[in-house]
Amino acid sequence: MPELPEVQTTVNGLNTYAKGLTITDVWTDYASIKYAGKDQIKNSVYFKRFKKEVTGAKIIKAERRAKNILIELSTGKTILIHMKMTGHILYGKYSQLKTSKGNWVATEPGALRDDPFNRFIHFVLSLSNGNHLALSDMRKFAKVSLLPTDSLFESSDLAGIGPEPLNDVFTEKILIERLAIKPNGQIKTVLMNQCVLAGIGNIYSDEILWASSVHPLSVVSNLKPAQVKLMWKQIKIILVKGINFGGDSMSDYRNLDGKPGEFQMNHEAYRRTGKLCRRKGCSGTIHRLKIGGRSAHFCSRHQILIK
DNA sequence: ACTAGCCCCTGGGAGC
DNA sequence: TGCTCCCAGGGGCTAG
Repeated sequence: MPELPEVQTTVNGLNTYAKGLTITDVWTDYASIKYAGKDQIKNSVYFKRFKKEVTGAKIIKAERRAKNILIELSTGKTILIHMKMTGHILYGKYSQLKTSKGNWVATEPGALRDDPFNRFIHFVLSLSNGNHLALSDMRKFAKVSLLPTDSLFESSDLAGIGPEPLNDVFTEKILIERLAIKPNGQIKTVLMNQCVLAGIGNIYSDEILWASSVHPLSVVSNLKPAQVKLMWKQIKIILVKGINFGGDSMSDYRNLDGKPGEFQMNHEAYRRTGKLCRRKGCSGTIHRLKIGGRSAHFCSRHQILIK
């Protein structure tokens, strides 16, 4: 699932490959696509506007805010992409099949073309150098919008999002302040709340809590100062680790080259149900719980629930 | 204020 | 082999 490290990896790739290029065409088969924040139907007047405004625009740069990709254009507009569950952006040469569905396929050999997870293409930007940016999205949950750059952060997609945990100004004090917003919430849910902190999802919250010896059901106000301090350190350490490993491809995340990241090889908790805890000196087992419709993985021995 | 449940969606795996 | 059922879950939404 694309969380902060995966989205950052994608954004870095966009700046490497697509920065400075001009968009020459747009294609999508998503049922809906947003123009100026309004959810609209494909091929409606709004998609035509989207296409008209994007075609001919130069890509100034790509940025990340929480799990959103922001592609700033020379026209004063920004393309916002949220990859949700199974979305990832690929860069390479594509061609559109002359079939009724008109699917796009990578024409180059290698991961881009051969990896099944790279074949669910639902949105394509053609670029001035003959290459394409293609959004592969197996479950079709991703959202694409076009918004005015000057009021981008006031849009409903971005307004109210909490601080970026990898920003230098994200101090221990800030974490304490942010957690204080949800004193009665369960820490796992609160960490994943984008209004509290930006960019943390199910995988990284499990790993952060494991490394901080905090039980996912712990109520925020019951956490000890030492635990919060450790969580603050681990949030930064684990997210940076995620970026350094090129993201997490336990499921279907791929980078712009179509290749998986390697953070999934370093999971201590996530999807290790029934396996031995690898913490030094701990002989516990990883358990699974359903919290807020998501599965939480934790060691029942060293992640103690404080009441 | 907070939580559970549902929805969107679809491939993969388990069970029969 | 092939069918059915369940699972994965970000985030928006409603109901309790």
